[in-house]
Amino acid sequence: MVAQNKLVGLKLQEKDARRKLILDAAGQLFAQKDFRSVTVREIAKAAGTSIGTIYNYYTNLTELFLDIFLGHAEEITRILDAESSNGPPDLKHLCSLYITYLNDNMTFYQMMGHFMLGGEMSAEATHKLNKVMKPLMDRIVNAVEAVGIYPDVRLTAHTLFSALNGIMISYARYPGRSQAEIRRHTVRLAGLVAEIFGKDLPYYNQRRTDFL
Amino acid sequence: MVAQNKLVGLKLQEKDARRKLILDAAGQLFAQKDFRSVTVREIAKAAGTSIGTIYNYYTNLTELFLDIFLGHAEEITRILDAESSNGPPDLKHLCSLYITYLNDNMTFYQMMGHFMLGGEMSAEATHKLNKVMKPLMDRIVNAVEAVGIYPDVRLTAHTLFSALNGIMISYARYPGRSQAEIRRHTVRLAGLVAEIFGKDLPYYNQRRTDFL
DNA sequence: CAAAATATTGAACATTGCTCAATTTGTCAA
DNA sequence: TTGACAAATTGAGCAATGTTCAATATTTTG
Repeated sequence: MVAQNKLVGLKLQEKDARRKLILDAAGQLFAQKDFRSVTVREIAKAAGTSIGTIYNYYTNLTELFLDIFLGHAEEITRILDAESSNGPPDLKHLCSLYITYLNDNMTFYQMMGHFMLGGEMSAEATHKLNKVMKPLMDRIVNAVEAVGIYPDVRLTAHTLFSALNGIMISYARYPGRSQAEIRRHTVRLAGLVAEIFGKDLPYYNQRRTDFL
Repeated sequence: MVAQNKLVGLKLQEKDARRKLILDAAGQLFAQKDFRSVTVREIAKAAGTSIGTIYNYYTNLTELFLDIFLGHAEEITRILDAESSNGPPDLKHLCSLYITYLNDNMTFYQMMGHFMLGGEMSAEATHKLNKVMKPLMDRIVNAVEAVGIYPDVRLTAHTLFSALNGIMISYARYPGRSQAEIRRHTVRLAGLVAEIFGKDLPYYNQRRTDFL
């Protein structure tokens, strides 16, 4: 009975290991170019398996995309946690970390757009997505709460999240700009978002003295 | 000579008329479902022409998408102008108008995401896009300027634009939510964005009295 | 070790964006 | 009106895509 369970466990582990092999191969390909232009045949070749095997582990490519996306969401959540050993990170820090992560992992924000925009997603996929996005949102909620001036903290956190994603959507891959320029501009905008949402607002503090 | 020019002019007009026929047919299809799932064959059938003819007017589907997108951008710019007969519209009004337009024209924000995310765009396409997006951004700049508290008005306008787009990217088609719920939520977030970016901030004015 | 269960494979299929030779339509001087 | 030239239209055909599934290979089990 125990041996049986062990074997089952091992088999599951093996199966997971092979899934991870495919996942990693796909992730590397996505990091190299627009994930939407990566084909099943490419992934199969990179993972050293066949087309059919991939469909043995994922019912379709969307499921594979989702798995990669969830991995990223968990990673950025971990990063935020690592930086908040003593209390929640301040807004400026959080915004900077998030936008930097997006710059370094274009696939993540590309997929965010892909899922939010197109979205033929199964109920199960939706559930998995919500389960992983909630912890991320919780970190943002904490940072917003720490500002201590918003009545509806969760709603404000949603707004902040939107603003940060919007920065990337609006300016990443902005035609004709280099990657370095995009990084500089988006980081700058993220800083401005942090200032506007945070309570220590130089702009607001100068109110009516500089301009009116 | 004159007659010749007239005829040429007429022919150009006719050609434009046929292009518009295709454009409108495509636009209607895009409004019915995710534009990425609309095929050339469908468009041809809807426009009452053949596949080949479509490629006679647009070198590829991306060009057609872009043309639709530009039409929307011009439309929302016109809407903003119509509402600002006496001075630039206040931030709250502008945010509400923009987010409402996005809710009513999913294709527009879908394509925004599509172009910004994927972006294999020709130099000419990029130029056309910039030319149409600038006037829209100018309206936002005006509204931000009217607030009168930001040193870098253009940068702040970019941030506001990002925030508004981010709202839709993050919550439009949010899985499991009805269209009405999404509209309510996004309009609410847009209102919050307006309050945060605007100078009449009830939240900020209550600072330190309610929470600390 | 054979049989039964499970996993892997890639040829085959339907569908896609796009091309281009053939055909239709339009133009205009004679 | 005619007929020759130009321009626009057409859709069968091509290469590439995501996905399926019968055949094959591997692993597990009694």
